[in-house]
Amino acid sequence: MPVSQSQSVFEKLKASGFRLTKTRKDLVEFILAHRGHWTIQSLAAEVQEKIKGVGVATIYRTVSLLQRQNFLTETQMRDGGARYEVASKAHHDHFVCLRCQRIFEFENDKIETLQKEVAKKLGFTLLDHRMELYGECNRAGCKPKN
Amino acid sequence: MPVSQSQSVFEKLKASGFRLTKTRKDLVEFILAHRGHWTIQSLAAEVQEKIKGVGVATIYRTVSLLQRQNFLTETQMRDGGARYEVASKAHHDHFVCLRCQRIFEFENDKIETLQKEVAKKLGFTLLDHRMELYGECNRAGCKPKN
DNA sequence: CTTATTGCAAATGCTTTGCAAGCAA
DNA sequence: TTGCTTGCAAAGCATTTGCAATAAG
Repeated sequence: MPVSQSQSVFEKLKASGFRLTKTRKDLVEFILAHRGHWTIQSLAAEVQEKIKGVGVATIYRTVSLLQRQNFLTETQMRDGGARYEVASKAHHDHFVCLRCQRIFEFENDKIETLQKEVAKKLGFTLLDHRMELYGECNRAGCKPKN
Repeated sequence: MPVSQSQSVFEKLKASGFRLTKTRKDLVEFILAHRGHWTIQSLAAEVQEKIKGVGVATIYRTVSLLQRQNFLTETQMRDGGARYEVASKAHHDHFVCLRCQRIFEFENDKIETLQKEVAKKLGFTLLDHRMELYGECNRAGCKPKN
C-alpha cells in the first residue's frame, strides 16, 4: 500500500473521530507498508526495532483498530496463530506452503460458485467463507525456516 | 463412535506402548462418545462434572495424545478457538452457523477437483486443504447462544 | 480545557510443565 | 520393581486492562 493510501487511512480515521498522534501515525504507516501475511508478534518485533518506545499494548490496540475499521484482514491459520494482511478489495483465498511457510494468494470463481450451490442445496444462507490449501509451493527459495 | 470402537482405540493405544489407566480409559471413552465439534474447555467442564478428580492437565494431555494418534481431528476456527471432533474416514468440510454457532459437515467432490486444478495450475503440490462456509443454517432451533 | 491515547506493569486466560505420589505391566 | 501417568500447583505465553501522565483537537 503506497504512502498516498496511508494518507487516505489517516483521513478516514480522523473522520471517524480518532486522534492522529505521532505514535499512531508512525504505526499505521508502518503497518500498511508491511507486505505479506504477518503475525502480531513478528510485527511487534519489527516495530519496536524501528520505532523506539512503543509499547506492545499500543501495537495490539492499533492492529485491532485497523482491523475494526476494515483496513486489515485477520485470518486464523491452521497452526492456531492469526495472520494479518492489508485489506484488499478483491476476495482471495490462501495457499500455505508447509515447507517454507510462505503464503500465496489465489482466486477461483468456479469454486465460489460451487460454494454458493452447496449452501443453497443445504438450505444455508452463505455469508462468508474461508479456504486454505496446504502443500508445497515448489518456488525458488522454498526452504524450511528452521 | 460406539463403545465397541473405543475398545479398538484401547487396543491400539496399548499396542503403541501406552498404559491403560482407569483415568485414561474413562477419559478416552468419554471423549470418543462426545459428539459434535467441541472445545477443550467445554469438554473439560463436562468431564470434571462426570468424572471426579480429573485434573485439567490430564484432559489436555489426553486430547493431545488422541490427536497425535489420529483419533481426533483439530480444526482452528475463525474466532481463534480450536474445535475437536472424532476423526472419521471420510473427508468433509464445515459450515458454521453465525447465529446458533452450530457446525455442520458437508462434502463436495467438484470443489475438491477444482482445488486440485488450482494447485496444479499454480505449480503447487497440494497436500491438504481446509474450507469453512459461514452463514445462517436456517435450521430448527437456530437461536443465538447469548 | 477535555478527554483520547500512550507506556508501563499488573492482570488475565488458556495451556504446559515440574514434581512427588500413584499405578500398570 | 520400573517408569509411565496423574493431580496439583507453578510457570509460560500471548493478549488485555487499569492507571496516571501526556498530548491532540
